[in-house]
Amino acid sequence: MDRFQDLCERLHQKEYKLTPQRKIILRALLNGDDAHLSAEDLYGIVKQQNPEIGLATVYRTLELLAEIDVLQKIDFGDGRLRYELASEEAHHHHHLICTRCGKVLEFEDDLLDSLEQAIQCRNQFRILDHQLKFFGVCKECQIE
Amino acid sequence: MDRFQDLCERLHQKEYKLTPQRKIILRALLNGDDAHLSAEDLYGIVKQQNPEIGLATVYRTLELLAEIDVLQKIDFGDGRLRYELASEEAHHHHHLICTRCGKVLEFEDDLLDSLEQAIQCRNQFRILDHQLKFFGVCKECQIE
DNA sequence: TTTGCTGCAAATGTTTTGCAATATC
DNA sequence: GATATTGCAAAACATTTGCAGCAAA
Repeated sequence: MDRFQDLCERLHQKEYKLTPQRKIILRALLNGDDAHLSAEDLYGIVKQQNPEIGLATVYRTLELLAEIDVLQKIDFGDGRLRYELASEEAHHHHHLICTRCGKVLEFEDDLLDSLEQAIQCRNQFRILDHQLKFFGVCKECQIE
Repeated sequence: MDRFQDLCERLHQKEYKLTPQRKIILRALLNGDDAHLSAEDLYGIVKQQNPEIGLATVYRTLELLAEIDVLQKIDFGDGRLRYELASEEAHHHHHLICTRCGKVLEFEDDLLDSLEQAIQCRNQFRILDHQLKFFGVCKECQIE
């Protein structure tokens, strides 16, 4: 099965229209799958295919895709939101952010699930999401 | 020992001048110790004591205090930074954020330290800080 | 044909900055 | 008195919104 068509289908189901702009944005997202793209990043990419496209459309599409859980918003604390494809294996992963060069490593995590359970009970809080970030200095930047 | 004088001393050591504005801001921070104040919040408080004070001064002072580790910046993802006093007991605590009413609960955490160790080794990343946030619906908002 | 979508420009809201006046050390 | 700090206004920046025209269904 094709990932792109799968996503198109998902828009269809939610009664959203499948415009050329949205298609271009979806393809760009699928291409740079490992990147943590900001709206501006994506705008740059997408404009090459269709210079007419507006930045507002990119923002609106990203918002929409996050709404229907195609994308996940991530915030590295650098003043702009970034987006990544929500992986079908609902496995949480988190980020190691180098405060010198801005590089981002990912790591898997299962460990947090039990903590989440405990906190949920103790505080009578219905937890919907969690976010874990480590800040530090990457291997390369330690040398310099 | 007085916490306020301790902080004044700390500014002194770093060769920063002890202006009336900075004193007022420090006192306001010490007063509302449990709150997670944004720059604008603090500006509102501080203006009552000295209506002359400028918002830019508040921003500059908060930045300065975060720089010398008196304050910790926190980001609840609501589009503004917040600040809290970095507690002397270097105990990490984290936040439960209600996505409906914005309420914030705190919880202690030791559990993450071992995870931090493991990740540090595995990725050869020198970890300086971590940040854990849970998003969900608080007890009160679940009822409504 | 209807309704949702787009591009543009203007508005928003937070934070930063330039600068001349001022206050601390 | 030298230099850091202030207040103000303007700038910067990411993001959102109003709206008239356009396009997907």
